[in-house]
Amino acid sequence: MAHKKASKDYSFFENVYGVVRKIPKGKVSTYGLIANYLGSKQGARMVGWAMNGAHQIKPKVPAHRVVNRNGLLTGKHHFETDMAMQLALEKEGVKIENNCIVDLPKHLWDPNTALNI
DNA sequence: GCATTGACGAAGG
DNA sequence: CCCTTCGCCAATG
Repeated sequence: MAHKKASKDYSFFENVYGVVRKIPKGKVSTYGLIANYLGSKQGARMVGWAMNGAHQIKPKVPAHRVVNRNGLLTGKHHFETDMAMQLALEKEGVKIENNCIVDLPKHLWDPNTALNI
């Protein structure tokens, strides 16, 4: 099927949203992995920036499932409340401790693998 | 239209 | 091991 990477027909942001929506419940991914999947391994900043506008688009983009490479909830301040991100994750079975995901590899979802490169 | 910033991350010193 | 610089692309001043 010749579908390796996302097409460039859509903006970088659209691709980001598309990938993030595919993150299963109870799983998390990182900015770097998503950027890497989109072909810009150094474009992690853009993924984060894309999330900044994710709140206003539909269908819903589970931005709370995207954290930095350390599993740190760096984007928590961009939610309605500082605890919203952590609570949403814990509700899905992801344990958080000190703003950091516990046992990240256990919950990590890599689009490069999950979407069958 | 250029400079700065931004939910990041790798590489270099 | 800590700090700085660069790259990524888009939005803002």
